[in-house]
Amino acid sequence: MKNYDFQNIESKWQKIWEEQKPFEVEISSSKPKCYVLEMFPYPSGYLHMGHLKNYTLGDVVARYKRMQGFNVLHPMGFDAFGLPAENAAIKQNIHPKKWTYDSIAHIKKQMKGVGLSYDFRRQFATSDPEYYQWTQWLFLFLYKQGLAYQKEALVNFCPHCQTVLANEQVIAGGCWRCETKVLKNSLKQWFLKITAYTEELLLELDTLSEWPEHVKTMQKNWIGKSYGAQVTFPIVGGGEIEIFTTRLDTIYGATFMVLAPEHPLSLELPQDPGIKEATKILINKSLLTPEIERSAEEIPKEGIFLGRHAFNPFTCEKIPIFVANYVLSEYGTGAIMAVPAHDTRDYDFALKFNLPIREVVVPQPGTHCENLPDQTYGYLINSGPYNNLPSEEATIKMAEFLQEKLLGKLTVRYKLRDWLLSRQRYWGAPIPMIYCDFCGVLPVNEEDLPVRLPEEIDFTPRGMVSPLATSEEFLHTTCPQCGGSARRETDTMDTFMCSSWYYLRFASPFSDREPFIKKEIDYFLPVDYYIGGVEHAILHLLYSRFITKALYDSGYLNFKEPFSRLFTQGMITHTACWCPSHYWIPPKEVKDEKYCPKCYTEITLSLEAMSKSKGNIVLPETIFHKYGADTGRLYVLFAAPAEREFEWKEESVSGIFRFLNRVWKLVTSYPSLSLKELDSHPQNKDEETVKLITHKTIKKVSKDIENNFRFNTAIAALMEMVNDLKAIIEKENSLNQGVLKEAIESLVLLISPFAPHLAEELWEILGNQKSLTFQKWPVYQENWVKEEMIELPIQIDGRVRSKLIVLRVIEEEKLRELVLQDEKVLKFLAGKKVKGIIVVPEKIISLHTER
RNA sequence: GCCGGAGUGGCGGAAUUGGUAUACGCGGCGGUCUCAAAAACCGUUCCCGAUUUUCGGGACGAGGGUUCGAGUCCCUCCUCCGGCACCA
Repeated sequence: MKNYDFQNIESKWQKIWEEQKPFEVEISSSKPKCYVLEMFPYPSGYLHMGHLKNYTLGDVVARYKRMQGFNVLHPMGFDAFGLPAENAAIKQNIHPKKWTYDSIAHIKKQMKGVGLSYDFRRQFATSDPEYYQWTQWLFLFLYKQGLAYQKEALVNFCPHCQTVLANEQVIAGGCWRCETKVLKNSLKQWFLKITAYTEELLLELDTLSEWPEHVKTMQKNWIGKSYGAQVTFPIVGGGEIEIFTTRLDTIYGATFMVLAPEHPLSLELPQDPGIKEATKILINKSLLTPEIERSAEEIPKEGIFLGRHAFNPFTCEKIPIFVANYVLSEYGTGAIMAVPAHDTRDYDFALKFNLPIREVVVPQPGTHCENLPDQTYGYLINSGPYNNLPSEEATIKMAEFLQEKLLGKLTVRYKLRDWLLSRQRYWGAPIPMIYCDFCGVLPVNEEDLPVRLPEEIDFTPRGMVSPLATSEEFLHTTCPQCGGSARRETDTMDTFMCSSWYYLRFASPFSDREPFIKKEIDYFLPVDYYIGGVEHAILHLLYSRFITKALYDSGYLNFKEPFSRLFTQGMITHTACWCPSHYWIPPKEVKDEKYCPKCYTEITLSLEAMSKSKGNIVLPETIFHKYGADTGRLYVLFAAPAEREFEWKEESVSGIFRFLNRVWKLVTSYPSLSLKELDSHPQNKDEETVKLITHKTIKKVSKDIENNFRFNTAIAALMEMVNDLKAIIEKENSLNQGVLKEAIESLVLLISPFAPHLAEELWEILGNQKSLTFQKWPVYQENWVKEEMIELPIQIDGRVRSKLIVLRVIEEEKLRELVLQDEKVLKFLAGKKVKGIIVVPEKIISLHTER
């Protein structure tokens, strides 16, 4: 038989799949469905190693489920709107559309080269007008539900480039292109009211039993629910300040108050013109502080006493009111009561401004805190009628008091904020709204969708306006209500909007009358397996859950959670080389592993996620050319558990290649074996062993695929099977062909989700006519999984001292007898008294002696 | 600081969930083939000690506990990685 010629085999089967279209699906009432989805890529040029891993994971599941008789929906598309296309347009003078669709064509070709079993008819890019028409529809739907609204908000603005920047374009407080300090400017923008679903988004996380715990935790933290109280502090001389606190029990220790710079009262309260001026300066300064700097470590606390006081509603003391940079306007009410004894931030501030620090909670009644500030709960002191009460009880009683006096109540706050949707960008889906001078803000009529993105457009940045505003043709329209002249909204949507519903469209991609056909959605959704990187643990997944819930509430969907099972795969890392003067150097250019090839200074080596900027990318093609796609697929699965990150090492690939060659040689030495009618019942010991190996491997591989993507151990089991089979065949060459047939066929079927090209070819060589895509997945028989004779270890005082080969099913009495006759056991027991013998059937025998 | 996750040979990693620690692969070493090398194949490989085909001892980040028995459960500590972070 000829050698394993992966090149011909792979192109042969890719062509057959292309022609016979076995991966295309339709809804079916007779077959159970399974929806396997990998997070679709942003098409930035080419497929990289991370994609290969992501899509191979999904493909193994899809192929496995198909063989299990499921009607598998396995689609793929492109998250095609976004910044890199525009950057390319500016830098290389290519139209974003051309750049994007060229990328898509290239990546699609690469996907086919990997042998991924997608239903490519369903493919779309979010930048297709046929798709974004419905993204716009979704926006209008949300608008009509009262879930989309406009509000003034701050945007990042680079005064040098005269353009609005996305958050990720702001690097260390400066513009990514010219490093000019970024300013914050206020603009009227569209928001989606995700906060209307806060409680549901939080609660229903608990129903997602098949999601990784850490992803759910991250979402919980992001939503950030905290229980506390809102309290009104009357201002001396009129007015009031409302605050939120999670530590109502410490209110007797509130010795001052602090407003966020953005708080409306910050400028209203000061009466002294000097203070007012100083306050203005502080406010401006904090507005100009970029968010990154603001959150980078602790910035020094700055504040100004406003010259006014408030009453502490419990102590009735007059306490001073400050404005300070450490209070956030977006959280709570943007104002706090400061309890320096029990809060580190307030403590620092109090020290700086020499304010009183009063201890009000102690660990035990009659004691004192060892160190202030102390944030732990305990028992109250210095708190009037609440003294000696534990924190929890005091909180309840204090809340009752507040409610009586109408000064506050227990309440709940969240960190989650509404989703800022507007982007002052070109390459995105236009927000379908119209401004009419007479009728106001109006939605585009549904039948006028899509609002098309104009292609002839000047990209030169022009300040605070979106590039779309420069297109006269786009900008001017007629009012859908009065028919007079009107202007279009020129902002585009955040691309997360495009990806927040694409999994729905995949199940029903052909309708041009509605976003999706309900019957098809009802059949295929929710997604059974959703696979992608952890980097989307919060935003994409939270947005998708929100959109699903909104559609559910209006009857478009019959499920509340879009992704039943989520799997987050680990990154692939590779050595990266850092030179202080030449930054990242591609590892290939570093010859002696120590010095920069340009300046010969010493370089720093580290493991980094493969990325263009770090120059440590290895393209999947490098494996494909040398070893083939099947080897590449197995390698990324075998290197480490799928959820863990692993370091790319070229050497390890050859081990996989050798294995596939062994499989090739083994199977091809039995051509046409499938054509023979043979009895697979074993006649002797060796044949029994073959039978056992076969059924054990079927069990192991099936379980490993089913349970948590344990593909590395599944492949190891297949390697073991091949090694063991080879050893037996070499030892005994007159094995019953029937037993062999079962083993060899099982091997080919078991390996097929991992190495589909090789498996198809071998299946054909074995004499089968039909592709194994829909071949039945092998089923193990329990009685062939366990050996008749087993080796039982014997422990004496916790150490293995001997082994016994016995029947698996054996009476305990008989075992005890055998143990006490064992030579080695007797040797170790010499001079000792046996205190007890524990027999664990089929596992171990444990003796312990008197000590 | 808070919340997650992980520490097992030279390396990536296994361990039926409390029952023979190191499966499988890489790398190393030895061999076969070859003029030679590569590839391929075969053997070997946790560490230490000896009386060296055998035997004894030690090892799962460190220490302690529960147990006949702990990589696995409990407590204390150390290290690394990830997320969040002036969230009141």
